[in-house]
Amino acid sequence: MDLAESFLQDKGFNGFSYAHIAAELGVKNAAIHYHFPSKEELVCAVIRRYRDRFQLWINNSRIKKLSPREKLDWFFNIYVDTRGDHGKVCLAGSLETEFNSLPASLREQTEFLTRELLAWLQATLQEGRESGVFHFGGDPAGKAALILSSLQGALQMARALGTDKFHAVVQQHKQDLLA
Amino acid sequence: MDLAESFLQDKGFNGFSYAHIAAELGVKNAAIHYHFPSKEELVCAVIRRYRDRFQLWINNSRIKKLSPREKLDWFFNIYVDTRGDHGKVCLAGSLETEFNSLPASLREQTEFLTRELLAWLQATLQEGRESGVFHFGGDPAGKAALILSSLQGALQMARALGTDKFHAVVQQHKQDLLA
DNA sequence: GTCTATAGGGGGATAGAC
DNA sequence: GTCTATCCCCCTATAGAC
Repeated sequence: MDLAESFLQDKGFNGFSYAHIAAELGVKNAAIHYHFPSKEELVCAVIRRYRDRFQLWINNSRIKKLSPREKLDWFFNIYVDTRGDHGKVCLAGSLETEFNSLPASLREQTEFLTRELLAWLQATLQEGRESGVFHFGGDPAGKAALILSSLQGALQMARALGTDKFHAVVQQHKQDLLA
Repeated sequence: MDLAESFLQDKGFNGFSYAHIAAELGVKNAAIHYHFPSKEELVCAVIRRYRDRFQLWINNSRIKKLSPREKLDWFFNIYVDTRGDHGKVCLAGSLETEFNSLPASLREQTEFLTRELLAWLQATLQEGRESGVFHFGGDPAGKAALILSSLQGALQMARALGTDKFHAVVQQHKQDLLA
Protein backbone atom coordinates (compact mmCIF):
# COMPACT_ATOMS: atom_id res chain seq x y z
CA MET A 1 0.00 0.00 0.00
CA ASP A 2 2.91 2.37 0.68
CA LEU A 3 4.30 1.64 -2.75
CA ALA A 4 0.90 1.91 -4.43
CA GLU A 5 0.35 5.29 -2.79
CA SER A 6 3.77 6.45 -3.87
CA PHE A 7 3.25 5.32 -7.47
CA LEU A 8 -0.18 6.95 -7.58
CA GLN A 9 1.36 10.27 -6.62
CA ASP A 10 4.21 9.79 -9.05
CA LYS A 11 2.71 8.15 -12.17
CA GLY A 12 -1.04 8.21 -11.66
CA PHE A 13 -3.55 5.34 -11.68
CA ASN A 14 -2.89 4.35 -15.28
CA GLY A 15 0.85 4.79 -14.89
CA PHE A 16 1.71 1.98 -12.49
CA SER A 17 1.12 -1.77 -12.46
CA TYR A 18 1.26 -4.78 -10.15
CA ALA A 19 4.59 -5.58 -11.73
CA HIS A 20 6.09 -2.27 -10.58
CA ILE A 21 5.09 -2.90 -6.99
CA ALA A 22 6.19 -6.52 -7.13
CA ALA A 23 9.60 -5.56 -8.48
CA GLU A 24 10.18 -3.10 -5.62
CA LEU A 25 9.19 -5.73 -3.08
CA GLY A 26 11.21 -8.47 -4.73
CA VAL A 27 8.16 -10.70 -5.23
CA LYS A 28 6.00 -11.73 -8.20
CA ASN A 29 2.83 -9.89 -9.12
CA ALA A 30 0.64 -12.91 -8.33
CA ALA A 31 1.60 -12.47 -4.69
CA ILE A 32 -0.02 -9.03 -4.64
CA HIS A 33 -3.21 -10.31 -6.22
CA TYR A 34 -3.51 -12.63 -3.22
CA HIS A 35 -3.79 -9.61 -0.87
CA PHE A 36 -5.61 -7.26 -3.24
CA PRO A 37 -7.58 -9.24 -5.85
CA SER A 38 -8.03 -6.26 -8.17
CA LYS A 39 -6.25 -3.00 -8.78
CA GLU A 40 -9.47 -1.21 -7.95
CA GLU A 41 -9.54 -2.77 -4.46
CA LEU A 42 -5.89 -1.96 -3.90
CA VAL A 43 -6.28 1.71 -4.75
CA CYS A 44 -9.55 1.92 -2.86
CA ALA A 45 -7.76 0.72 0.28
CA VAL A 46 -4.98 3.27 -0.31
CA ILE A 47 -7.41 6.19 -0.54
CA ARG A 48 -9.33 5.01 2.51
CA ARG A 49 -6.12 4.84 4.51
CA TYR A 50 -5.17 8.31 3.29
CA ARG A 51 -8.53 9.69 4.39
CA ASP A 52 -8.31 7.97 7.77
CA ARG A 53 -4.83 9.37 8.30
CA PHE A 54 -6.01 12.90 7.59
CA GLN A 55 -8.91 12.51 10.00
CA LEU A 56 -6.56 11.25 12.70
CA TRP A 57 -4.31 14.24 12.15
CA ILE A 58 -7.00 16.91 12.32
CA ASN A 59 -8.62 15.28 15.35
CA ASN A 60 -5.29 15.04 17.14
CA SER A 61 -5.22 17.42 20.10
CA ARG A 62 -1.80 18.73 19.09
CA ILE A 63 -3.21 20.01 15.80
CA LYS A 64 -6.50 21.13 17.28
CA LYS A 65 -4.72 23.36 19.78
CA LEU A 66 -2.80 25.25 17.10
CA SER A 67 -3.75 28.79 16.12
CA PRO A 68 -5.42 29.24 12.70
CA ARG A 69 -2.17 30.57 11.35
CA GLU A 70 -0.19 27.59 12.65
CA LYS A 71 -2.84 25.21 11.32
CA LEU A 72 -2.53 26.72 7.88
CA ASP A 73 1.26 26.45 8.02
CA TRP A 74 0.89 22.82 9.01
CA PHE A 75 -1.46 22.22 6.07
CA PHE A 76 0.80 23.96 3.58
CA ASN A 77 3.72 21.90 4.86
CA ILE A 78 1.94 18.68 3.92
CA TYR A 79 2.17 19.88 0.32
CA VAL A 80 5.71 21.18 0.74
CA ASP A 81 6.73 17.72 1.97
CA THR A 82 4.83 16.04 -0.86
CA ARG A 83 6.65 18.20 -3.37
CA GLY A 84 9.97 17.51 -1.66
CA ASP A 85 9.40 13.77 -1.88
CA HIS A 86 10.69 13.27 -5.43
CA GLY A 87 8.27 15.80 -6.91
CA LYS A 88 5.15 13.90 -5.96
CA VAL A 89 1.68 15.27 -6.46
CA CYS A 90 -1.38 15.54 -4.22
CA LEU A 91 -3.26 12.23 -4.14
CA ALA A 92 -6.60 13.95 -4.72
CA GLY A 93 -5.20 15.92 -7.66
CA SER A 94 -3.70 12.83 -9.24
CA LEU A 95 -7.00 10.96 -9.05
CA GLU A 96 -9.06 13.91 -10.30
CA THR A 97 -6.96 14.18 -13.45
CA GLU A 98 -7.79 10.58 -14.36
CA PHE A 99 -11.30 10.81 -12.93
CA ASN A 100 -12.98 10.02 -16.26
CA SER A 101 -11.18 6.69 -16.54
CA LEU A 102 -11.60 5.60 -12.90
CA PRO A 103 -13.91 2.83 -11.63
CA ALA A 104 -16.99 4.13 -9.82
CA SER A 105 -15.78 3.14 -6.35
CA LEU A 106 -12.61 5.18 -6.80
CA ARG A 107 -14.50 8.20 -8.07
CA GLU A 108 -16.56 8.07 -4.92
CA GLN A 109 -13.49 7.82 -2.68
CA THR A 110 -11.86 10.71 -4.53
CA GLU A 111 -14.92 12.84 -3.98
CA PHE A 112 -15.00 12.02 -0.25
CA LEU A 113 -11.31 12.79 0.16
CA THR A 114 -11.61 16.14 -1.61
CA ARG A 115 -14.66 17.12 0.40
CA GLU A 116 -12.88 16.31 3.66
CA LEU A 117 -9.80 18.35 2.79
CA LEU A 118 -12.01 21.22 1.71
CA ALA A 119 -14.19 21.11 4.82
CA TRP A 120 -11.23 21.31 7.20
CA LEU A 121 -9.61 24.13 5.25
CA GLN A 122 -12.84 26.08 5.10
CA ALA A 123 -13.35 25.78 8.88
CA THR A 124 -9.78 26.87 9.53
CA LEU A 125 -10.10 29.89 7.25
CA GLN A 126 -13.34 30.90 8.88
CA GLU A 127 -11.87 30.53 12.36
CA GLY A 128 -8.90 32.67 11.33
CA ARG A 129 -11.01 35.40 9.79
CA GLU A 130 -13.24 35.58 12.85
CA SER A 131 -10.22 35.94 15.12
CA GLY A 132 -8.84 38.67 12.86
CA VAL A 133 -5.64 37.02 11.58
CA PHE A 134 -6.83 36.14 8.07
CA HIS A 135 -8.18 38.75 5.71
CA PHE A 136 -10.26 37.80 2.68
CA GLY A 137 -13.63 38.71 1.21
CA GLY A 138 -16.42 36.42 0.08
CA ASP A 139 -17.35 32.95 1.18
CA PRO A 140 -14.84 30.84 3.18
CA ALA A 141 -15.93 27.89 1.00
CA GLY A 142 -14.80 29.75 -2.11
CA LYS A 143 -11.49 30.74 -0.57
CA ALA A 144 -10.91 27.15 0.60
CA ALA A 145 -11.57 25.82 -2.91
CA LEU A 146 -9.24 28.43 -4.35
CA ILE A 147 -6.38 27.50 -2.01
CA LEU A 148 -6.80 23.73 -2.34
CA SER A 149 -7.07 23.86 -6.14
CA SER A 150 -4.00 26.06 -6.25
CA LEU A 151 -1.91 23.73 -4.07
CA GLN A 152 -2.90 20.77 -6.24
CA GLY A 153 -2.14 22.69 -9.41
CA ALA A 154 1.12 24.10 -8.09
CA LEU A 155 2.49 20.65 -7.30
CA GLN A 156 1.82 19.69 -10.90
CA MET A 157 3.19 22.93 -12.31
CA ALA A 158 6.37 22.48 -10.30
CA ARG A 159 7.14 19.37 -12.32
CA ALA A 160 7.49 21.47 -15.45
CA LEU A 161 8.85 24.67 -13.92
CA GLY A 162 10.74 23.56 -10.81
CA THR A 163 10.27 23.76 -7.05
CA ASP A 164 10.73 27.53 -6.90
CA LYS A 165 7.39 28.12 -8.60
CA PHE A 166 5.68 25.98 -6.00
CA HIS A 167 7.18 27.90 -3.08
CA ALA A 168 6.28 31.19 -4.75
CA VAL A 169 2.63 30.09 -4.78
CA VAL A 170 2.69 29.16 -1.10
CA GLN A 171 4.27 32.50 -0.22
CA GLN A 172 1.68 34.34 -2.27
CA HIS A 173 -1.16 32.62 -0.42
CA LYS A 174 0.32 33.73 2.91
CA GLN A 175 0.77 37.24 1.54
CA ASP A 176 -2.85 37.35 0.34
CA LEU A 177 -4.30 36.01 3.59
CA LEU A 178 -2.26 38.01 6.05
CA ALA A 179 -2.12 41.39 4.28
CA MET B 1 -5.32 16.65 -34.07
CA ASP B 2 -8.65 18.00 -32.85
CA LEU B 3 -9.55 14.58 -31.51
CA ALA B 4 -6.11 14.06 -29.98
CA GLU B 5 -6.36 17.39 -28.21
CA SER B 6 -9.82 16.54 -26.97
CA PHE B 7 -8.75 13.13 -25.68
CA LEU B 8 -5.69 14.63 -24.00
CA GLN B 9 -7.89 16.99 -22.05
CA ASP B 10 -10.37 14.25 -21.25
CA LYS B 11 -8.30 11.11 -20.57
CA GLY B 12 -4.69 12.24 -20.47
CA PHE B 13 -1.69 11.08 -22.51
CA ASN B 14 -1.81 7.50 -21.22
CA GLY B 15 -5.58 7.35 -21.45
CA PHE B 16 -6.13 7.52 -25.20
CA SER B 17 -4.86 5.52 -28.17
CA TYR B 18 -4.65 5.59 -31.94
CA ALA B 19 -7.61 3.23 -31.95
CA HIS B 20 -9.81 5.77 -30.13
CA ILE B 21 -9.05 8.44 -32.69
CA ALA B 22 -9.42 6.03 -35.60
CA ALA B 23 -12.81 4.86 -34.36
CA GLU B 24 -14.11 8.43 -34.15
CA LEU B 25 -12.91 9.13 -37.68
CA GLY B 26 -14.21 5.84 -39.06
CA VAL B 27 -10.77 4.76 -40.27
CA LYS B 28 -8.17 2.21 -39.10
CA ASN B 29 -5.33 3.17 -36.79
CA ALA B 30 -2.70 2.49 -39.44
CA ALA B 31 -4.09 5.46 -41.38
CA ILE B 32 -3.16 7.78 -38.51
CA HIS B 33 0.37 6.41 -38.33
CA TYR B 34 0.76 7.56 -41.93
CA HIS B 35 0.24 11.19 -40.88
CA PHE B 36 1.84 11.00 -37.42
CA PRO B 37 4.39 8.17 -37.29
CA SER B 38 4.50 8.09 -33.49
CA LYS B 39 2.22 9.13 -30.66
CA GLU B 40 4.96 11.44 -29.44
CA GLU B 41 4.96 13.34 -32.75
CA LEU B 42 1.19 13.55 -32.77
CA VAL B 43 0.98 15.03 -29.29
CA CYS B 44 3.95 17.30 -29.96
CA ALA B 45 2.10 18.76 -32.93
CA VAL B 46 -1.01 19.23 -30.81
CA ILE B 47 0.85 21.16 -28.11
CA ARG B 48 2.63 23.31 -30.70
CA ARG B 49 -0.68 24.18 -32.31
CA TYR B 50 -2.14 25.00 -28.89
CA ARG B 51 0.81 27.30 -28.15
CA ASP B 52 0.56 28.98 -31.55
CA ARG B 53 -3.14 29.55 -31.07
CA PHE B 54 -2.57 31.25 -27.72
CA GLN B 55 0.12 33.48 -29.20
CA LEU B 56 -2.22 34.46 -32.03
CA TRP B 57 -4.91 35.33 -29.50
CA ILE B 58 -2.79 37.49 -27.24
CA ASN B 59 -1.20 39.27 -30.20
CA ASN B 60 -4.59 39.95 -31.75
CA SER B 61 -5.38 43.64 -31.62
CA ARG B 62 -8.87 42.95 -30.29
CA ILE B 63 -7.42 41.31 -27.17
CA LYS B 64 -4.54 43.76 -26.86
CA LYS B 65 -6.94 46.70 -26.73
CA LEU B 66 -8.91 45.29 -23.81
CA SER B 67 -8.53 46.73 -20.32
CA PRO B 68 -6.64 44.57 -17.76
CA ARG B 69 -9.95 43.62 -16.19
CA GLU B 70 -11.45 42.58 -19.53
CA LYS B 71 -8.29 40.67 -20.40
CA LEU B 72 -8.56 38.72 -17.16
CA ASP B 73 -12.22 37.98 -17.83
CA TRP B 74 -11.28 36.75 -21.29
CA PHE B 75 -8.58 34.51 -19.81
CA PHE B 76 -10.90 33.09 -17.14
CA ASN B 77 -13.48 32.39 -19.82
CA ILE B 78 -11.05 30.13 -21.67
CA TYR B 79 -11.15 27.90 -18.60
CA VAL B 80 -14.89 28.31 -18.14
CA ASP B 81 -15.38 27.13 -21.73
CA THR B 82 -12.94 24.25 -21.24
CA ARG B 83 -14.88 23.14 -18.16
CA GLY B 84 -18.15 23.50 -20.03
CA ASP B 85 -16.89 21.29 -22.86
CA HIS B 86 -17.70 17.91 -21.25
CA GLY B 87 -15.64 18.64 -18.13
CA LYS B 88 -12.34 18.91 -19.93
CA VAL B 89 -9.17 19.95 -18.20
CA CYS B 90 -6.43 22.46 -19.02
CA LEU B 91 -3.98 20.97 -21.53
CA ALA B 92 -0.98 22.12 -19.50
CA GLY B 93 -2.43 20.64 -16.32
CA SER B 94 -3.17 17.34 -17.98
CA LEU B 95 0.39 17.05 -19.28
CA GLU B 96 1.98 18.11 -16.00
CA THR B 97 0.18 15.37 -14.11
CA GLU B 98 1.75 12.73 -16.36
CA PHE B 99 4.98 14.68 -16.71
CA ASN B 100 7.09 11.88 -15.21
CA SER B 101 5.97 9.40 -17.86
CA LEU B 102 6.25 11.76 -20.85
CA PRO B 103 8.90 11.63 -23.62
CA ALA B 104 11.49 14.40 -23.37
CA SER B 105 10.16 16.39 -26.34
CA LEU B 106 6.72 16.59 -24.73
CA ARG B 107 8.14 17.65 -21.38
CA GLU B 108 9.87 20.48 -23.17
CA GLN B 109 6.69 21.53 -24.98
CA THR B 110 4.74 21.40 -21.72
CA GLU B 111 7.29 23.64 -20.06
CA PHE B 112 7.16 26.16 -22.92
CA LEU B 113 3.36 26.24 -22.89
CA THR B 114 3.20 26.79 -19.15
CA ARG B 115 5.82 29.55 -19.26
CA GLU B 116 3.90 31.34 -22.02
CA LEU B 117 0.60 31.24 -20.15
CA LEU B 118 2.34 32.43 -17.01
CA ALA B 119 4.18 35.26 -18.75
CA TRP B 120 1.03 36.73 -20.28
CA LEU B 121 -0.90 36.46 -17.01
CA GLN B 122 1.93 38.08 -15.07
CA ALA B 123 2.11 41.01 -17.51
CA THR B 124 -1.66 41.49 -17.36
CA LEU B 125 -1.69 41.45 -13.55
CA GLN B 126 1.14 43.95 -13.41
CA GLU B 127 -0.57 46.23 -15.91
CA GLY B 128 -3.77 46.06 -13.86
CA ARG B 129 -2.06 46.81 -10.59
CA GLU B 130 -0.21 49.77 -12.05
CA SER B 131 -3.44 51.21 -13.38
CA GLY B 132 -5.09 50.74 -10.00
CA VAL B 133 -7.78 48.16 -10.87
CA PHE B 134 -6.12 45.07 -9.36
CA HIS B 135 -5.08 44.92 -5.75
CA PHE B 136 -2.57 42.36 -4.50
CA GLY B 137 0.69 42.32 -2.58
CA GLY B 138 3.97 40.66 -3.48
CA ASP B 139 5.41 39.71 -6.83
CA PRO B 140 3.17 39.64 -9.94
CA ALA B 141 5.00 36.43 -10.89
CA GLY B 142 3.84 34.79 -7.65
CA LYS B 143 0.27 35.95 -8.10
CA ALA B 144 0.25 34.74 -11.71
CA ALA B 145 1.49 31.30 -10.63
CA LEU B 146 -1.14 31.20 -7.91
CA ILE B 147 -3.99 32.00 -10.30
CA LEU B 148 -2.84 29.67 -13.09
CA SER B 149 -2.24 26.76 -10.71
CA SER B 150 -5.64 27.35 -9.17
CA LEU B 151 -7.44 27.37 -12.53
CA GLN B 152 -5.71 24.13 -13.52
CA GLY B 153 -6.52 22.55 -10.16
CA ALA B 154 -10.10 23.81 -10.13
CA LEU B 155 -10.88 22.20 -13.50
CA GLN B 156 -9.70 18.90 -12.06
CA MET B 157 -11.51 19.38 -8.75
CA ALA B 158 -14.72 20.13 -10.61
CA ARG B 159 -14.71 16.59 -11.97
CA ALA B 160 -15.14 15.22 -8.47
CA LEU B 161 -17.22 18.03 -6.96
CA GLY B 162 -19.15 19.52 -9.86
CA THR B 163 -19.09 22.71 -11.89
CA ASP B 164 -20.26 24.91 -9.01
CA LYS B 165 -16.95 24.53 -7.22
CA PHE B 166 -15.12 25.70 -10.30
CA HIS B 167 -17.21 28.83 -10.64
CA ALA B 168 -16.79 29.56 -6.93
CA VAL B 169 -13.02 29.58 -7.45
CA VAL B 170 -13.25 31.98 -10.40
CA GLN B 171 -15.51 34.30 -8.39
CA GLN B 172 -13.12 34.19 -5.45
CA HIS B 173 -10.20 35.23 -7.68
CA LYS B 174 -12.16 38.24 -8.91
CA GLN B 175 -13.14 39.08 -5.33
CA ASP B 176 -9.51 38.86 -4.19
CA LEU B 177 -8.15 40.95 -7.05
CA LEU B 178 -10.75 43.69 -7.11
CA ALA B 179 -11.36 44.18 -3.37
C1' DG C 1 -3.70 7.48 -48.42
C1' DT C 2 -6.03 3.69 -46.49
C1' DC C 3 -6.47 -1.06 -45.99
C1' DT C 4 -5.41 -6.04 -43.81
C1' DA C 5 -2.42 -8.50 -41.14
C1' DT C 6 0.79 -8.99 -37.79
C1' DA C 7 4.75 -8.36 -34.76
C1' DG C 8 6.06 -7.39 -30.04
C1' DG C 9 5.27 -5.61 -25.59
C1' DG C 10 2.72 -4.66 -21.29
C1' DG C 11 -1.13 -4.94 -18.46
C1' DG C 12 -4.77 -7.31 -15.21
C1' DA C 13 -6.06 -11.45 -13.63
C1' DT C 14 -6.42 -16.69 -12.67
C1' DA C 15 -5.07 -21.85 -11.99
C1' DG C 16 -2.61 -24.99 -9.76
C1' DA C 17 1.93 -26.59 -7.70
C1' DC C 18 4.61 -26.00 -3.59
C1' DG D 1 1.41 -16.96 1.00
C1' DT D 2 4.25 -17.19 -2.84
C1' DC D 3 5.61 -19.39 -6.89
C1' DT D 4 5.42 -20.67 -12.22
C1' DA D 5 2.79 -20.63 -16.09
C1' DT D 6 -0.68 -18.95 -18.78
C1' DC D 7 -4.82 -16.45 -20.81
C1' DC D 8 -6.66 -12.58 -22.98
C1' DC D 9 -6.89 -7.92 -23.95
C1' DC D 10 -5.11 -3.46 -25.47
C1' DC D 11 -1.39 -0.78 -27.05
C1' DT D 12 2.31 1.18 -30.44
C1' DA D 13 4.17 0.40 -34.59
C1' DT D 14 5.40 -1.75 -39.17
C1' DA D 15 5.03 -4.41 -43.79
C1' DG D 16 2.97 -4.92 -47.86
C1' DA D 17 -1.36 -5.13 -50.80
C1' DC D 18 -4.59 -2.10 -53.08
